[in-house]
Amino acid sequence: MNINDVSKHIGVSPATISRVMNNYDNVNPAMRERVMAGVRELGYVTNLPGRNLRAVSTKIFLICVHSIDNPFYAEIVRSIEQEAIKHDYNIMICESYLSLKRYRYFADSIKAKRADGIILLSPREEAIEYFKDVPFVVCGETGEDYTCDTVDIDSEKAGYEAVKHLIGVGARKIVCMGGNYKSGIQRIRGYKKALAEAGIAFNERLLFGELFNDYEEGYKKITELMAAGEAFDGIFACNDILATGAINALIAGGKRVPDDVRVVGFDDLIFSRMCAVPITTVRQPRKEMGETAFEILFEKTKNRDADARRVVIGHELIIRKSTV
Amino acid sequence: MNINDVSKHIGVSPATISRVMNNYDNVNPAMRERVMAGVRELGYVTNLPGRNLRAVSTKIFLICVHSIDNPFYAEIVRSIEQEAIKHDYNIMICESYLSLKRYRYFADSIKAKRADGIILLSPREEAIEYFKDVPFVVCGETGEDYTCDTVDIDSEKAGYEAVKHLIGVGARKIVCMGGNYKSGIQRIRGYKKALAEAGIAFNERLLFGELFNDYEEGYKKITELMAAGEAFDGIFACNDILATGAINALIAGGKRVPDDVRVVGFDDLIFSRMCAVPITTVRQPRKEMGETAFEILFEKTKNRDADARRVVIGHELIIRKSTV
DNA sequence: CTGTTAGCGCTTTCAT
DNA sequence: ATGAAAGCGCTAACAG
Repeated sequence: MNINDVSKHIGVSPATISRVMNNYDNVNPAMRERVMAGVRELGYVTNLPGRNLRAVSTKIFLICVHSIDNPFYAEIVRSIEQEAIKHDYNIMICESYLSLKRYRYFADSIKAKRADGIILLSPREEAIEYFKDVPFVVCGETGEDYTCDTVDIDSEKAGYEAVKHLIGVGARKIVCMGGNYKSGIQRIRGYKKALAEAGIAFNERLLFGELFNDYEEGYKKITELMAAGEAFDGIFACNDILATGAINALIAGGKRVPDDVRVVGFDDLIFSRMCAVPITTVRQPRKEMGETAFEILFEKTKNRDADARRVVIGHELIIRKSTV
Repeated sequence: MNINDVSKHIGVSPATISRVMNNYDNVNPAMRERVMAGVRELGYVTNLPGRNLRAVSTKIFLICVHSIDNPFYAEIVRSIEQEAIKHDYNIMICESYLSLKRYRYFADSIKAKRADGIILLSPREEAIEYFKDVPFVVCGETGEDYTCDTVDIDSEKAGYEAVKHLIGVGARKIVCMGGNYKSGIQRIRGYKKALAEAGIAFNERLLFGELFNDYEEGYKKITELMAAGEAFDGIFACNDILATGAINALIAGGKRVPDDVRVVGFDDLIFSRMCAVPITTVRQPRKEMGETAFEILFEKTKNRDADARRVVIGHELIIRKSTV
């Protein structure tokens, strides 16, 4: 079943079928209806490899994430998809699992014309160069030195404000739980800046810079810290999952939140509302980030020589019970 | 940059380039190396529309989910992807957002040869017929009456066992919080069966059959039930998010878990471990479900006339503090 | 083992 | 507004 079959079946040239299938406007309405009727009758669907071999655009963008098990991405993906629909684009999600080989495969998929471009959500920095010849945009985990199109928040500023808030509600000995990924390092920089500004000496024993988004790890580290007899009255966690682990450990250890220890998380994930003590957290405007990323990529495919855009989206501190 | 450019550049026929690019074994090792060198030098990538126009297989499967924000799917997707790698297949994830129009688009994508087949994770029943002419398998949310390839647990049995466990630990007045989707209805059927078997009369005021996976709803319903003065000493929630809402509401209402009220959830999501009281829950073997789904689809693409397989995977009750 | 050739299904000139 | 015909990049069949 191909365009020629339809052509013979209804006695119209393949070119006209093609025009109808692509919604070109230089087709007589009566002819259009006649073609559509035949297409429906035969159940014909345009063969995409055939079309894409000729046509430039696939009307598909890929989104690349580490893994969909990070709930942070779901809303960004959704907002990208919403924008895509408006522009008659479709989205396919690809998981990298942090494998460079897979990043390479996705870059090649664009070069191979499987899709028009790709949005890299919090990509591994080493992988970015693979995409230099294809339309792409990086959303999240960007560095100040990036020269490609980017969308991100100001993580250092966000970390600074979160810790400033902790200090404002009375915390002086503040634990920092972060990751050794780009934004984690930026947030930790903000943490140190806020301490310095308040005249609080940095205590290395309160910094855990190598934790990932792991509930059990957050729980364990705080349990150990209490057991070690290290005094602290505030926690800045670089994400809500760590913060939840910390809070549950505090409660299990007989501490009250926020009376004894104030806690701030990051990302405003559902966990921050589901925690026994709802968590004060930094919200990244995920909807706006996704929309902006789509728009930049869309423009990029129209004009590949456009200057790189570096968009910084404003974040927001959401105050909940864990600090007040 | 196409296969002919490479051909001219290194003075070898396009057919041989093609053979090398596809890892055919009827190529002289020296020739293979010579071609590879030229390909690397030129940065040539096979044009996929061109290849797929001739070749039958895209080596791509789609996975369709409602939305990636449901953490239940992440591990299934991961295990599918792991299997895919073994068979040199690639996966693209598509979100339906429950829109029939989008299901239709995904079915057409297969017909249009964008991909070889599709795994439908917990699809809308009305959408399944769209896929009748393409290789597909349904994983989750299946009905006893389905005649296509399916992979699922026995939800009625799982609900029955969960409630039997509640009764076993002393609960008599058991709330049931479920959804009006297929597996929710099956689990509620299991709930009623367990009550009947224990000689406990079904109390309609304890059944909330229309709740979705919404933390706030779970919290609210239990808060209201306590306010209404309705006595209960057990809760069977059809998923862990509802269970978490319920437990937090109980604690806020001054009840002890499990001493006053025992709670069982469903799915063994991360929430069930992160809750203030770790939750007893029914684990669906997601890894096995994903692997099986891949395997069935893979076989299906090899032999489209094979009989439909209906695989039922065994579940497991994970006992945690919320019931003992 | 390698080359030649035809043609996959579509869209796009170019005619009319 | 419609049709005829060329050709996108690749692989399979055939030849050698």
